[in-house]
Amino acid sequence: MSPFTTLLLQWWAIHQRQLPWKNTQDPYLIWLSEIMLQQTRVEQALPYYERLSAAFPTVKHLADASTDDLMRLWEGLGYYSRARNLHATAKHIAYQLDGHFPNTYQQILQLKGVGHYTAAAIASFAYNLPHAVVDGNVFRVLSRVFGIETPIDSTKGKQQFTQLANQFLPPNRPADFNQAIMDFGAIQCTPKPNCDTCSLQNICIAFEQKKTTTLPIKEKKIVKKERFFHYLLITDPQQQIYINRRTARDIWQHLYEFPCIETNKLLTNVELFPHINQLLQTNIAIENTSKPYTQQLTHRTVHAIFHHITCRTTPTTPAEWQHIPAADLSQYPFPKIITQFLADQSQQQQILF
DNA sequence: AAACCGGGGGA
DNA sequence: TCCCCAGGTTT
Repeated sequence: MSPFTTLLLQWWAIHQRQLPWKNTQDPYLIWLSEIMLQQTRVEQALPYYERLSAAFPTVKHLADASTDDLMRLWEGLGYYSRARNLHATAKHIAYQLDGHFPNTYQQILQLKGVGHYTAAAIASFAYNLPHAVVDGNVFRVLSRVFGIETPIDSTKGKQQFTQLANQFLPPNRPADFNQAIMDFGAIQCTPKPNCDTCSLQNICIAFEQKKTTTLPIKEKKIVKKERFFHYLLITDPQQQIYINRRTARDIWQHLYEFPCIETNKLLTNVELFPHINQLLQTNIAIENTSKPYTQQLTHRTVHAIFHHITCRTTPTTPAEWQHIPAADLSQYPFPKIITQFLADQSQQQQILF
């Protein structure tokens, strides 16, 4: 084994993390954990893993779940297409593959929501197959230890780091190596690295050349755009309220929201008025307007303001709008910005509904 | 290749 | 505020 692999596994023998999905060889539970861990910190995914693995102990339980039940358990974890792909793949495994999880790298890679990282993780952790994982930790560790300045978000960089990771993967211990390099990246070789206590200091090019703060190199920058949502809380004398399921190819797919008017800036009530009248085809009154809420997404800033309105006549509402008792709101999954608003409402005991 | 998809935590 | 996180899919 190379000095790098040897030192890494020695470090890991002392510092490895104990996590619930490391106590199983069940490919279903490993798959479930890996999907939740995509672009998500271990500490954040942990309670979600406990809840989902308890609610759906086998792939068939997950396959037979309702979309709303699954989304409610996923609510707050983000990247909701992961839950959609998870559900579709569970049905595929349970009913097309007769409950048998695929057991080769190429077969695993075919699953929806599974890319090169996740396929390598499942292949190595569940079946001990020799495929190196390449995630954010691996990019960081390899770029620093070997002083590689190829941008990690370029095609060339992905190829180079994948080749390097597989080169150092010991054929007899692929699972240990994969776990070790990710634990090392998460604990020792963090974005702000802990070089003073690092047992790989002597072989690290970035440390020698004082480049630990500049590596790894990324070439693309995120451009943030702003969106403005005006949410309408439309109640009637029966204390019913309209909600709508987001189905478009857009953010928050499969979550619910109140009827929404989106514009290119935040409107005053006077400016918003004609939009509402046109939408509902009736004359309305705006009873109450919330403070503006904002939510930061990775590439969006979402502004939302909530208007409680009453209608002078029965509004014309699209068929897909659901008319539900206000007390049932907690049964539906909502994006963070709406659950925050609802929490504020109940805390202030302002019964808008 | 570039754009898009969330939410939380650290600095 | 900005960056990063056990990335993947779509265009």
